[in-house]
Amino acid sequence: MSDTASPSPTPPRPAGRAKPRQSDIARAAGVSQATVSLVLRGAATGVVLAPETRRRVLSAAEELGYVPDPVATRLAAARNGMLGLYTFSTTFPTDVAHSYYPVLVGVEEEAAAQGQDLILFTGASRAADPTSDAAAVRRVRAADGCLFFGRHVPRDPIRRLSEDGFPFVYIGRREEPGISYVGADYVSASAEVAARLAALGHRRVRYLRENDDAPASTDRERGVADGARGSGLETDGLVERTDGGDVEARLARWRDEGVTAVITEETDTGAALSGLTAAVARAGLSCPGDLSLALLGTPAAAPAAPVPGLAGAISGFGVPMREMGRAAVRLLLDLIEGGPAPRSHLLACEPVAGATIGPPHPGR
Amino acid sequence: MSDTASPSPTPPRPAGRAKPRQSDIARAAGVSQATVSLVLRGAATGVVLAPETRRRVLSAAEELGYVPDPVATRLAAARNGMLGLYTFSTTFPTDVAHSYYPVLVGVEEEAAAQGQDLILFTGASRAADPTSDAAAVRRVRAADGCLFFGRHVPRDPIRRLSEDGFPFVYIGRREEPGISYVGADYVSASAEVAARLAALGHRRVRYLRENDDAPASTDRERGVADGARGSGLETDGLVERTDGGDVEARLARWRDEGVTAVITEETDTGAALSGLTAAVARAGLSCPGDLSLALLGTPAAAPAAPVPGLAGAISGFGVPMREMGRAAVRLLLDLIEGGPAPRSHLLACEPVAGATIGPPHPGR
DNA sequence: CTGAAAGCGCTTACAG
DNA sequence: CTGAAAGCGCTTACAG
Repeated sequence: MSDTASPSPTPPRPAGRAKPRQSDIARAAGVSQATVSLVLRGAATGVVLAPETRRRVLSAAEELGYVPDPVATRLAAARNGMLGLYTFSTTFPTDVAHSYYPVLVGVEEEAAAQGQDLILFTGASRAADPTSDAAAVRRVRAADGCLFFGRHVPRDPIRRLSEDGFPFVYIGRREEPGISYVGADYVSASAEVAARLAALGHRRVRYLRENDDAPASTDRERGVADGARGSGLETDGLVERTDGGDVEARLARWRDEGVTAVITEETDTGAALSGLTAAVARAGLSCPGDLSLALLGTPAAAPAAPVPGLAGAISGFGVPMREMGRAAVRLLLDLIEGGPAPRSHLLACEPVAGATIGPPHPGR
Repeated sequence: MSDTASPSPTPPRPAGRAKPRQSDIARAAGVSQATVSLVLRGAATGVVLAPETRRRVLSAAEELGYVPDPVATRLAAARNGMLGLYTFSTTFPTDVAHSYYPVLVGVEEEAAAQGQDLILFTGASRAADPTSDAAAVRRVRAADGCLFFGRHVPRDPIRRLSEDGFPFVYIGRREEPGISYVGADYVSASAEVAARLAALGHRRVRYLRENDDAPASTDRERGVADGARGSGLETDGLVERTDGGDVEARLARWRDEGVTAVITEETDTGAALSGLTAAVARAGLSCPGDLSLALLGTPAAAPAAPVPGLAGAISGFGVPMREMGRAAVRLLLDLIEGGPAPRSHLLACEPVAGATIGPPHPGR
């Protein structure tokens, strides 16, 4: 090509194979670069091109192996076909990462199905200080829209995105008005667990929740309380909070008080559950032999080894993480395409029969 | 701010809170936009700014809550702090996704540690036709560099990236010259497995590989053959290929031939392994009681239920998927920063003792 | 139906 | 030490 050495201003491209731009196509097809853009983006704008022009442009594009530069496309104020996923977590042990995996799978599946790429915004974890958190959240603007996930969410940076009209949806219920989310119906599912225990004959039950006010925890507590009231469980002293470390003493007390069943919750730390199962094991109790045990939420991972004292899988309900991920992607795409109308979904949780609840066996 | 209503040409921003650009900072600090860019990017260029100017710009940026637009940054030929991950797979069942998960974890960890975001390029799976595959691969240019992963890789699109000088690294060994990868040392690990069987007293062994020529399979076969030769195993008829469906008949034949151990490989489909374990179960054999069984590679997931006939975890070696992911990120970053010098690593595999190999027990 | 122009928000030589 | 200009590759009104 440029072997006939007439000094040209264009720098020599390696074998004419460097990535072609619209202007290259324009030159080849004898039209303007803007026309190339119109042809290539399809009839979206309602503009009608002469069939012959279309053909010339298309074949030149094909021949040159043109592919639009996603970065330029995005900068020019169009969409870039990228969805963000930003995960908040208190810390970043692998365990927590694993507990998020099902959501990722759902998000990835649906994104692929919709032809969208995914930007995983990492580093949420490292930011101890809120400032860098804000900066980190800002980066999500690189995507057309973003999914947020995690029990604890810094409100300010997100409020700002909202004010700027940036489309995003939470995975998990949120209290902030006018914000879209896809959540799990923890209230109903938790109430059902309480009712299940009542139906087995339990009356004095404890709900051990984590000392941490995420919406998921609030909903579960409300559901347990509602369910207890509705099914005849005692409600006095029903709810206790823990950080996971003091469960052994509580357990002894509960046994003295005649408690026959304990409900706890799964969170990203798993502190309440692991504290409880450890206490049960150390006390030499078995479930449901000595005590019924129910769990609100899916355990992060099946325990590597059988937990001593538990007859099998823990009874309670599972969270439809994967489906939440999928639904969130669909909702986000609606937001990006459609108007600003925020909507939200609450997905039903699946009851888990499990093997750790049974009729009451009063202790001591 | 703009309450003193002197008609300004700037459109009214909602409460002055819309996302600020460098030009906004420039106006506030009384400098040019280019200067803002210089200050904000740090002293990278060696340019020395007046401390006072720096201060003014920085504080204006802080006050306005400035965050650089990653898309614009990238388009202006700089980096945008995003690494791509492109996964090729023959198909996209959840099982396959799961088998890739450990790699993703490693990649994600290291990316986070290095302050890089991750773009997951999806849809590799859908592309039946090579053309759209090419287009899909092109998209990776949105990132500073890209990781490729999967047994089967379309060569043309990638060659093109290479010609264009786009930085990328494979996760898994590649044959193409001048390309960087982080692989597993399947040859050594496979040879060791063969030697382990020989040391237990086996002589007539079969290696059942998948009928599919990915580098990983080639390496494993070579390792098994090397190991067999080196340790005194019979090499005639050592290797057989399968698609997974016909294993039952082979197994019967092997027993007739006096084969005492079978080695197979793990792949993204898992066809050979699942075919083999199913055949063992149906034949009512037990491992290592009737037959020793070894596996080259980590099973995608621990089987939900114990596999009938197997005394426990399958013997063989594990692939350091997570560490490969981490190493690949580091290598990619080197590539992006440093020169074009391609380098590659081969990581050692961890032997897995397991419970399915033992001394030979000639069948029938 | 198509072209010329402006602009997305940044970086990067190049002058002063 | 800082400003003015050009450019990254595209989209989007706006004229013809």
